[in-house]
Amino acid sequence: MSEPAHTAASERVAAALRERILSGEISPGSRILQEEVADRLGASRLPVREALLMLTAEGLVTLEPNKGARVPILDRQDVEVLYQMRERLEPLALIESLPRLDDGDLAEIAGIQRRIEQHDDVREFLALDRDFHMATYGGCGIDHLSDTVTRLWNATQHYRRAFMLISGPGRRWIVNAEHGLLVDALQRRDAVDAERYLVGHIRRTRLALVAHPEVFAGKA
Amino acid sequence: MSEPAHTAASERVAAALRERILSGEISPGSRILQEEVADRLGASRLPVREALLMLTAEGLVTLEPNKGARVPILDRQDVEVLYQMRERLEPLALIESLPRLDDGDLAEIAGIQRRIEQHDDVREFLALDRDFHMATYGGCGIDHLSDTVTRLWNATQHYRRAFMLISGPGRRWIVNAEHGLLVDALQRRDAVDAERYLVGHIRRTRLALVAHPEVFAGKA
DNA sequence: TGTCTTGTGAATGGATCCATAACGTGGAAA
DNA sequence: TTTCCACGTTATGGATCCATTCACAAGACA
Repeated sequence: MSEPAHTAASERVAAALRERILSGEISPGSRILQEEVADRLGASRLPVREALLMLTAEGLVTLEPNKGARVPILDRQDVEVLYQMRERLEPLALIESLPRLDDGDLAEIAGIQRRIEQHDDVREFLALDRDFHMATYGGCGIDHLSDTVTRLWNATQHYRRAFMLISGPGRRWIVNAEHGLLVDALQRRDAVDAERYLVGHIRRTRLALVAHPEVFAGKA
Repeated sequence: MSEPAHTAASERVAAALRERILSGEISPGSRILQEEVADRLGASRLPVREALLMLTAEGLVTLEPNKGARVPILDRQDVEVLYQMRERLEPLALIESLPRLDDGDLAEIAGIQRRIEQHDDVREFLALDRDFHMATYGGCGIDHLSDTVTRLWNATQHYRRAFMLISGPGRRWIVNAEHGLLVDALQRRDAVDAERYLVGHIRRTRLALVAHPEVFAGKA
């Protein structure tokens, strides 16, 4: 509006919607009205339509012809398979990334992990956890791979948060142990160990998540 | 215009562009002019813009702000990693799909394979090979997984064709042997064997493809 | 002669207006 | 009272028009 308006309007709308969806302000099942979004952001409906298409590609909304956009509702099997996709793809991203991470990058990753250990708040934890893992994939220069990993994180974000809110911080130490071992393996430039701890981390999270049926609204 | 115009225009434009890109008529690096496409298909520029966004999500075009759309050029590492993604994801799709394939589906898959063995033409082979593998994933009800697999096939389509044109039909029997073993494992409902043959098939294809640097235009 | 600058053209990005399809509501008839 | 049909409202889909930005080329100055 006033100052940094030279950024493309579609991108701004997409970023705003992405933030609102990932933060949980717009929950799964909610309908997204083009005009309402346009009014709120002071843009026309056209950038909103383009933004919705972008977000569809990111797995954050589904678009039904003539019926509008919604945040998709996933059942337990959906989330379980998405986690299995993560278990298979993120190690590849890590393997591609590790050789290109310099010592500064690794120090930054370790710093994020230290901050995670200090934060109990679910909202902060979720953001930092995402930053942590994405930083470990930061050296992966393959757009297709990075984009796919981002999609998987986006699609499962709401259910990850729901699980964190239910399970509480009691067993949070496990995450810190796993992250710690992963960071150590990275600093030793040991891709085999890093992959081992990463797969274990994701797999344990998946099993813990699907063990809580109350996370999934519709069906068991 | 005249008859089946009730199908959404964006979808029609996307389908037409998808066909032209996958067939090789629009090759990597080519710029795609919105107005030219719009004129050719008798539509406005707006559906073209939406179609380009959809195709971006499918990995068929890249969109640079204020600079238009292009079919992306991949280097050898890109294609290699895309194949590694396939090696990791497609077995998961197969595992999810197999329990939901009935005997009719399996018979149809076997039929496609028989037709592959009868066709030497590269164009026919590419289409049938795609049909074959996609049919084996047909029972996988997870949209995210199916879409991702489709993206990987789309993104590598051009380089697969280039490789087929270079290598000729000489070693085509290997594909038939691999497909045959895969079909047999599927008919035995043996997911372990099926995964084994599928991974081997993709991995061998990857190694054969990256051994032909002339497939990749820019750099080695 | 080489390089920087400026101008012109073309293509993309955005906004407003119109058509169409879906949903809900109200009324009428059985 | 219930059900079905028709109408009106609302939201999305599409087309045309205008603004902005990028690219290329021609010219001027060092």
